[in-house]
Amino acid sequence: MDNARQIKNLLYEQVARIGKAVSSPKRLELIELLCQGEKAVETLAQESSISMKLASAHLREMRNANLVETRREGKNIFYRLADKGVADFWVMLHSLAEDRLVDLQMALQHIAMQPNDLVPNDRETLMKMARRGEVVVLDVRPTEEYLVKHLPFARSIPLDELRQRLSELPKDRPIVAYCRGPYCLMAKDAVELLRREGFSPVHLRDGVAEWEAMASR
Amino acid sequence: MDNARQIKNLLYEQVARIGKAVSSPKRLELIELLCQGEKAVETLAQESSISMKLASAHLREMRNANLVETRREGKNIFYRLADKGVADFWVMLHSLAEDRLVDLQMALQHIAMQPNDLVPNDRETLMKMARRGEVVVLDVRPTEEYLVKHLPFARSIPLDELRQRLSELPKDRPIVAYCRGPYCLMAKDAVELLRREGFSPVHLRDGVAEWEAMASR
DNA sequence: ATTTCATTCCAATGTTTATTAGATTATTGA
DNA sequence: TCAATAATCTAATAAACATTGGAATGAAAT
Repeated sequence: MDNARQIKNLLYEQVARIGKAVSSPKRLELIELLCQGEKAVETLAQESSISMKLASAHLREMRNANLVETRREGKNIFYRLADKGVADFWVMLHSLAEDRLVDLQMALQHIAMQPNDLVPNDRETLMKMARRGEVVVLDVRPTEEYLVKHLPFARSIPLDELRQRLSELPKDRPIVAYCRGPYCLMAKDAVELLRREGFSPVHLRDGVAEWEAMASR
Repeated sequence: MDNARQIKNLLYEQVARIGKAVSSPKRLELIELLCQGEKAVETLAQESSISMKLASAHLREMRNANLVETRREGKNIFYRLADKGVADFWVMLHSLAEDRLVDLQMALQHIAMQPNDLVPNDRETLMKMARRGEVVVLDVRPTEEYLVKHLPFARSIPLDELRQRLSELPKDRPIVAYCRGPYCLMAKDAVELLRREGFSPVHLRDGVAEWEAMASR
């Protein structure tokens, strides 16, 4: 084999290491979870409904590709994304998938089928409305994730507590609920609950990672 | 298994279809080739040093993921990227790989090790200089690829013809050579040839795909 | 109509990968 | 020191994938 060919093979093999790391649905789910902040293996395993052993194996794959890093704290080992670029890449990957795969488009329609026309989708306008208090931006993820990072002006009520804390929310203004991203169902559940209770909820597909990826271009 | 879990699995599996499509080095090489324009299977197979059967199989994978489309013309079937977004994704993927993988960084240093300080790396300045004629931007890819798309102000001399056409190039100004992208070795070879012949060549890592991806942000 | 060429389809091979179970390491708390 | 916990490592198996050869398709040239 000629020399140029060997060099090329080497280069593409390296890039394919990243491709392999994102070729498994469970690893993608783990990446999305890690976009919300660092987490222990057990947490990651629970949230993604797999065994700790399997989670550990998948995480090792990703660490070999240098997409994630670890930190030990007592008995726990915390994983985090190695770089913001990984979160941006996740956003681009799932956006591309949404553009290209009809099956995915259909599955997603199933999740957020209400017309979101009440609240504009573009970021500046939404933020302007949130700043003026014309809408309430609601983060329904667990509190820890909210504390790591959240959308500007967002208020935190984790989905578990939402039913008990409905009185904190206004009925006269739209409530824009978001969660981890388009594949997380928490905002969907929150919207359904709020609608039953007489609020005017809107489902925002984006999570923090999507928001930031959009901001950095 | 609960319903939410089933939905999530479905969603991540869909995204992983794209991940799988880019998890093989040969498929990545094919994508990079297709970034230069549509090509027949045989061309793709030759350029990537694989059998036509194997190329066909890889291309089918990518067509299943809707990343490429086909067109028949006589005996040939031409493949092309299904969307500009695929080229942008390729650029982001290899950029991420270059950021994360030390092995890849080292392999790339080996390719372009000269200090490129003569010519600024930022696009606006380079274009300004090209417009004024202070540098010559040289496209060393095959003519067909140049005709599909090329950098602004670029002149085309395919690598094969370069030795015979040296008289077309100036010795008093830097020559900025580029090819298909950072993993293509044609520009490297061109720079080495030009340097031996007494020109002042500079290797531009980016190809058309990288250039356009950068422009669209 | 037959041959040729480019390509795909199908079947068979060896090689990776996902997943699970069992043993092992590192840390904490008793 | 000993037990409990969190996580990893190793080994094993089954499923998925890459690769190759042979047969089949579809358009073009003779």
